Parts: sequence; C-alpha cells; structure tokens
Amino acid sequence: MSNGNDRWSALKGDSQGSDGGRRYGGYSKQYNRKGYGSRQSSGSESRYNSWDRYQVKTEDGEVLRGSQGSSDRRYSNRVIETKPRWSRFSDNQKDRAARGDEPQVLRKDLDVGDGKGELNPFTGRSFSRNYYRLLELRKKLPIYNHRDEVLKIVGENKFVVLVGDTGSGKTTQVPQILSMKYGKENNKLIACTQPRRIAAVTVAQRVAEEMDVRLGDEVGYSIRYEDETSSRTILKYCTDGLLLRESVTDPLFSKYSMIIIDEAHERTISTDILMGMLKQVVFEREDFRLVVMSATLDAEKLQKYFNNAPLISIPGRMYPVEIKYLEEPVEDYLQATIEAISQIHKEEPAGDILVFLNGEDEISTAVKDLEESLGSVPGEGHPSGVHVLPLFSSLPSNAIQKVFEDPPKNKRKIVIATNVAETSITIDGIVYVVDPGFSKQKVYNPRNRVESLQVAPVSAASAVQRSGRAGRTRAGVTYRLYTEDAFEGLTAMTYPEILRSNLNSVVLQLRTLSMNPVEFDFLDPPPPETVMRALECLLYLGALDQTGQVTKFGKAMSVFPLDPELSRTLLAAPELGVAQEVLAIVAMVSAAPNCFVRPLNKAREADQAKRRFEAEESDHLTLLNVYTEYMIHNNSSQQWCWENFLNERALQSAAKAKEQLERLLEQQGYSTKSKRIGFDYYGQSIAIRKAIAQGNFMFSAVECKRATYLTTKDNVEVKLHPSSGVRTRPTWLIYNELVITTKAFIRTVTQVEGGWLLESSPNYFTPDHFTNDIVSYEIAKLTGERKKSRSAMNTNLRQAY
DNA sequence: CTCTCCCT
Repeated sequence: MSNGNDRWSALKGDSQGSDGGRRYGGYSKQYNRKGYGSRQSSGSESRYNSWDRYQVKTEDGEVLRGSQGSSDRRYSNRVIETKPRWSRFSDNQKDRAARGDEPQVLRKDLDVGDGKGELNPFTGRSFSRNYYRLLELRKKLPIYNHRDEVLKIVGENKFVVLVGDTGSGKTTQVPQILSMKYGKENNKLIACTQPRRIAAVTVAQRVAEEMDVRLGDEVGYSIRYEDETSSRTILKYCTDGLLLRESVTDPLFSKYSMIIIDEAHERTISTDILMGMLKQVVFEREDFRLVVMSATLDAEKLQKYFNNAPLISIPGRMYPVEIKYLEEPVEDYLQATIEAISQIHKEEPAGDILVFLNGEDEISTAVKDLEESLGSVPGEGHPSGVHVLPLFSSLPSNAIQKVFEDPPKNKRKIVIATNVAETSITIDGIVYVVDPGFSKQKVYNPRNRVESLQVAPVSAASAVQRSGRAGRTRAGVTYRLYTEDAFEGLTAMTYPEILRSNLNSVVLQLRTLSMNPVEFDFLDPPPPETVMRALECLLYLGALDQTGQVTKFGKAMSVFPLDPELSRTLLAAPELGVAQEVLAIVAMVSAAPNCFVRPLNKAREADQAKRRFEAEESDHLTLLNVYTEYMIHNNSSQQWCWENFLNERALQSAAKAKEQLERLLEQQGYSTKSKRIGFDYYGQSIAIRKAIAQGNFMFSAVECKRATYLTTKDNVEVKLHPSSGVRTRPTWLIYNELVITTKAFIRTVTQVEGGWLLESSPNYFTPDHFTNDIVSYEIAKLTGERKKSRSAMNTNLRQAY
C-alpha cells in the first residue's frame, strides 16, 4: 500500500457490518506528518478522506520546506482584533430601569464581598491579603459586572444557557457567584462539569483560592480516583463522565441543587447524555436548576433544546492576539513546529510558548528534540535557553503541576500539550501559541460502522480556542502552521462525539434508568441503527432480556466503569474462582492498554524483557503476569519498570482501577477472593480464559488459513499483531482490539476453546447467524460436536441405568 | 513483523 493511502486504510476495510466499538481502531503506520493543507503525495480517492477538501489542487505550487531566515516570506501578518460581543442583557442602569427589571439586592453576607474588613462567611475569619489581590483581578473580568444578571436570570428560570467567550471568566466566576446564593440550599451542593480532569482540578484550586477557603472544604473537585470534597462542600468541580456515572446510583441527582455544565460546545459524549438526563430531572424535581455554559455562537440550538431557555451572553476579554498563517503549506508539521519554536525563541520578545501536538509519543519526541537543540541556547529575553515541559492527561499530577510553575530564571518555558490545554486551563505567561492544526480524534466511518482514532484537522472552533490561549495574560501571537485558505476550509465545529461512537455502555445505562434510548431526547440523535446495534449486543451479553428490560445481571454490569463486555468478564470470574486474576486483567486492559515501552533504539532489549512475562496461550495472561510482578516490586517500582521496559504510569493507573473495580464487585455481593485450591497452572489458565470468553465472545476470530484469522463479527481477515506473544496457533481466539494499519491486526489475544464461546452465548453462535461460510462451518462443527457429545452422554446415561 | 486524544 502506498503511503498516501495508509492513513485511510482503516476506512476501506471490507467488513460487512459491525458496530466496531473501542476495539476497532485504525492507526496510520507511517505517521504522515504532512502539514495541514499540504498536497498529498499520492491519490487518495476515498470519499471518506476528509482531507480531500483541504488539498491544495494546483500542481505547480511550490511546497516550501520551512527554513530559518525565510520567516518574512513564510508568515503573512494579519492582525485579527477581538471584538467584544455584546451581551443581550446589557448591564446598563438606564436599560434596566427601562425594562423595569432592576436586579434584586443581594443579601450582603452572600455577596462576593467587596468591602475590606468583612469576614469570610465560610471560615468566619477575615479575608486574607491574597483574597483581596485576587478580587481585584476578578473585578476586571467581564462577568463581574454581570453578577446580578446571572443571579436574577438563574433565579427566575430552571434552564439557563450562558455563552461566554475566552476570558469572560465564566468557568471560575459563574459557579462561584451561584454557589454564594444557592450553595447551601436544602443542604444540597452545586456541581460544575468539565470535559477534562486537569481542568476540573486546576479550576477548583483557583476558585478555592479566590473564595479564600481550603480546597476540599467549601470548594472541591471530584475526578476518578480522586475525591477532594467533604461534607462542607458547596461547590464541586468534576468531570462530566464522573457525574454521568453518579446517575447509576442516584438517577435524580438528588445531592445537587444545581448542575452547571461547562464547555458544552465540546460535545463530549458524557456532556450530551448528561444534558438529556438533566433536562428530564428539571421536570421531575422542583428544587433543581440547570445552567449550560458554552463558548460558541451555537447558543440558539442549546436554547431551543432547553425549551427556549433564556440566554446570558458575556463578552470575552482578551488581549489582542495576532494570528500568523503560513503562506504555503508545510511538508512536515513536526519539523515546522520545531522550526517555528526555534524562530520564536531566537527572534521574538520574552514570553512562554504553548504548542499543540497529537499524542504522548509525538510530545515526548518534541520535548527531547527541543531540550537538545535549544536547552541552553540564548533567545530574545531569555539568555539561559528554554525549559520544555510535556502536558497530557496521563501525566502524574506533580508533572502536570510543573506546567503551571515558573520556569528556571532566564529560561523560556515551552509547554507541549495535547488538546487538554485547549480549554479551561490558563497557563500564566503564555504569549505564543504554535498550532499545527491537528488533533487525534475518534473518527467514525458510516459505511462499515467502524470507530477509529485518527490524526485529523481540528475544527475552526478548536483553532480559535487554541489561539485564545495566547492572549490570557497579555497580548500574544498564534502561529498557525497552515495557510489562511486552509483555515477557511476547516469545519466550523467539532462533530459531536456521540455521532461517532459505540453506544453499548450508554444504552445499558439508559436502560438501567428505564429510559428508552430510541426515544431519548438527544441534542443530536445518533443514527437509530447504532442504538439498535447496542441493544442487540446487550441482549447477547445477557444485560437485557428479549423484551429489552434490564436483567438483574445487566443491572450489576451497569455499575462498573467499563464496556459491557468487560463488565460481564468481571462478573463471570468469581464463580470460576479467579476473581483476583480477572480483576487485574480487566484493570490492565481498560486502564493500561499500552504498558509496554519499546524505544526504537532498544527494541531488542525491550522485546526480550517482554518475553519474560509472556504466556504462550494468552496475551491477557501476559498482562496478568506483568501486573502481579509489578505489585511484588511495588516499593521499587520506578527502577523495576525502567529495567523491564514498562510504563509505570500505566501500571499505577491499572492498580487504582483494580482497587475501584474490586470494591464495586464486592458491593454487588460477589466474593473477590480467588480459589487457588485445586488449581494447577492450566486449571487456573483455563478458568481465566473462560471468563474472558464469557464477556468477549463477540470479539472472537477463527483460523481460516495458516496464521490468518477471520473475525466472526464482521468477517475481516486478520493477522496476529506482531506484539502478541501467543504461539500456540489456536483455532479460536478472543481479541481485545482490531487495528488496521499496514494490515488488519488483532491485538491482545487469547486462545479459547470453541465450546466455551458456545456456552457463553448459545443464541449468538448459531451457524445461520454468520454470513461467512468459513465462520458458519466452524460454528456448525462446534454445535454439531456438542449435539454429538450430548447424545453420547445420553447413551452413557441409558447404559448406566 | 508493530505502537492510542479525552473520560468513567
């Protein structure tokens, strides 16, 4: 396959039908680093190739390789001034008088507290000096003069939509203002959701400081594995996914008097589902309010969705940001990024740089490159060189914290981030933003209903958000590493995640709450077929019965923060006597999918190290071996992980996940102890692999020719991924994911017996269920054998009596 | 013969 097509190979799979799901990814083999808007080197006719639209069609257009010293030619200067957008509800005294709706006077002790010498209503102590310092800054935020309006409109309505541009202060101030008034109402608290963990934590820290309270007291945060709240908490920042999870145990969100959904424009799947659920809660609960905050102009759609909710519009306040575009597309955006940074460092005045790249790998490489090439190279205003820091979600919290700290004296801070840095967080000192214009996104192919992760051009909304990061503390510059024409060609908004995702888990959750997923009030309804496929899958898993009601088993499945397949695997384990082992495996698969580190220059050593953990019949068991050894070496884990080419962060998160899953399993009344007595190695291996088969039978593959398998679900011819340690050449396999890169590969596989699959779901494994002859034949062989053995058993029985 | 944004 030629290079231009590799990226899209995932979209041209010949599979007949599948709901794909998390395990069906397509990642480009060669990391095609062509800059956004550049010409593709070979024809890519695929009609799913969203780049087609952005290609520069002229054949004679010279593609400039970025080079130093040609900056004047490469960048076109164009200053885009940020125009304040006027609030629909002007805060002008005259206007208010004319409308006759003078805002109510607030109770003084609940006001934000302007007067010096006042006591903090929460701590009873006088405010600190820092409080007054921050208060001065808060007064400058556009939202400050809209406090009364926010309180009034929220007071009079149960739905409110609030739109505020970057720098309006909505994320920190609106929840704060509202918690002053509603935070103690009926002993309930206010929650404010964020799409990202880092945002939830850093915003909570900031707001606690502004309110002069200790983090975790009146203001706290809650993200998976970390709950910094207490009985005193009146305002809780949390991730949208976490709040959605809470609905499983508390469908009416009875802990909360108000929920504020922030960054609704990001349209994460969790935010979309929450909006639908909370809309219902508003009707069912007298004492509940919903505020939806968004950054874009798409407010009308939200207003309409929430029964013509009133709109509060807050202008942004930013320092001017100059946008520079490339005049010609670049050949290699990574190289162009490095060069742009180098140029900024050497030629532009003092100020830190924020760079958007696509993944841990890319970021780590860039950090290393820049430390080497610019680490101690003096630049304008920074005589000691640069201080480069990575930022992505899976970093440990102390590494994330570093990003917000001052760099060493006389060094220029360079933060290289994924799109975690796109919204909500403010890194002081950032003056320059370098934006190659890409992000890694889930992509959905409607033809074969396949979900995959791809590097794709960002939406214009994202690009604007990114450039906004440059003007937070003073005037800044954004370097877009693509042409202005290319910018014009970007899609306006990011396509909602719910329209490009597998809905198995979501549909189970909705059914558990007795909601009809087909009639659910989605802001953007997913295709009905995706919902039907989810229902079908849940039926086979035994989570739903024939009438679509949630079974007792399905109810138990819905409690786990896992895909339904993995929940069922987990629930099958105690009876098989291998709860501990399966807990570890499920934790590894869901929380540490890529725990093996394989640096290219040490590939052989890394492979050798991995081999020590390998089980020849199962990669899942290999993961279990890694986990077990890791726990044994827990007190020297850093050293041990390094020596064994393992990603310590990944293993730490697997350990936390296992703890959480174990607690939940116990709460469901299952024993989490393993029965080791009576097991030899193979007995244990079989029990574990049976549990894996019970949940993952839809991710099964059968050998069709030498070293080649056919997936049962969608008849894709696949090979074992070269990273697999399975050497037994089994007839039947379970795979954790299917990736299509240079070839179609199944990754993380386990040998199973066909009979186990049949036992797992007899109504799924019927020969006529499958369109492929080979699959049907193999299944017929199984069912045939089963019938045979049953009649043999009857003969035996007859003989016995 | 190879490699994944975010979130529960």
